[in-house]
Amino acid sequence: MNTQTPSLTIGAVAKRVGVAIDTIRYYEREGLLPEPKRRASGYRSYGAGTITQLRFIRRAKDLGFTLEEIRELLALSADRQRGVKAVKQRAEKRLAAIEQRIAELQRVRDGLAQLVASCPGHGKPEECPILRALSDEQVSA
Amino acid sequence: MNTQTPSLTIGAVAKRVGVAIDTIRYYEREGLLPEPKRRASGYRSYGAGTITQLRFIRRAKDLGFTLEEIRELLALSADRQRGVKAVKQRAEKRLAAIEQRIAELQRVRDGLAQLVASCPGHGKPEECPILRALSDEQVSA
DNA sequence: CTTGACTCTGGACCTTGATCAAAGGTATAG
DNA sequence: CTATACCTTTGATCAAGGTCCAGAGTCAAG
Repeated sequence: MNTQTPSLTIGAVAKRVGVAIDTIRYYEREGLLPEPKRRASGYRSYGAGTITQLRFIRRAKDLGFTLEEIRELLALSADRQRGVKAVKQRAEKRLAAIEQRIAELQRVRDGLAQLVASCPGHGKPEECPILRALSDEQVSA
Repeated sequence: MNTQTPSLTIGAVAKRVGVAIDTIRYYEREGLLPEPKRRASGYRSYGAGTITQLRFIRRAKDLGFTLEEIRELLALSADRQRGVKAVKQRAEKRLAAIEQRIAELQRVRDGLAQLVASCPGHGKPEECPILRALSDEQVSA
């Protein structure tokens, strides 16, 4: 059989996944990646599974999960018997947080857009709606 | 005329605005607040303008601006000597950045929402779309 | 063998937005 | 006068998520 794990160095893994070497070691310290096998020299020796797992982490991070949440997700997915429900719940929680953040930002944008639209871009500072909104009364230092 | 600035202590300002004393000094260090006048004793002596400015900072922060962004917004108002045009331009720049951030978040949300919607919330992990999307193939440690 | 690229460990450092501590000075009520 | 509440400064600490560095060992090519 001899399922030769391809035995990648940390640098090769980093390059493939597009993440810094230091980050890989950091994830290992933080328990997001298992401790890899070592060569006689002490070099870390990775297999294909690590690539997969790192990509998982990166995608989850892109979706706004914290490393702590990702650690949980990894644990849940490892629990192959029971994890799906919990996974979905986490994802829903994340989704709600993102939607709230979007709503906030839209509020900000609307306010700012209104100010920008109502500012002629010239004239007296006292009449600039943007400045007026920023400070009804400005006192110099 | 003698426009007596009310001369508030830092503690009084903090109480009025609802922010910690430490935070006010921190903002001062970070350039979000101008250095206030001092009494003979060295006490910071604030006027009404500081209240206004702190409220502005707090509002902006509540709206999700970072302190860095707020510093920019305040710089806009400091620009009042240099013209409304520059002010409007900077506001537009900020607006564009916010819109970009919203677009990013919407992309993330859409991706996550789709995953959540397609996950039944039970069954085998191999069939959970969320886990599958995160990692096409999971390899145990 | 030599060179240059790579990796190892451990720990220091970075950013953001504060918050707290220590050691001392000041203002104010009673 | 004294107590104590409040002020000053510098500097440490926190969480997150890394990033960087020194000094030493290792690997592959020529």
